[in-house]
Amino acid sequence: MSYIEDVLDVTRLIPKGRVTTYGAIADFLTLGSARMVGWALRNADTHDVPAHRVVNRKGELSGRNMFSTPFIMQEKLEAEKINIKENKIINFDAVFWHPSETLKQ
DNA sequence: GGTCTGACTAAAT
DNA sequence: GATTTAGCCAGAC
Repeated sequence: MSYIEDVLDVTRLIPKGRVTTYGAIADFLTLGSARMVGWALRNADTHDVPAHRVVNRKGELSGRNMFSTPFIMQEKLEAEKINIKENKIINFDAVFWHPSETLKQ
């Protein structure tokens, strides 16, 4: 079980209509760095993971460029009632989700 | 095996 | 308050 799978596993647990950040996942898994999360999520497409629900700490869709098209990420989020403006999540604080909120570690 | 890079972040300028 | 620096650590070369 690599840390990559840990990251992907937590990402799968993100509730529909909610998002989380690289830092939150890194903090929950004590990876040591949010960069590890971003790096791990590169492999999301080969692991059937909703990577579009993971954004940076400002609520920006920083990873949109890694999808087939930069618009996929935004459209997927909007389909979950998450409003996007200029690649940033509106009302980010309201939809933010931290792993401990559900996992209660 | 040293260096560079990266879907990041917090702290220091 | 915008920009830069430093820490993070696993791959690619």
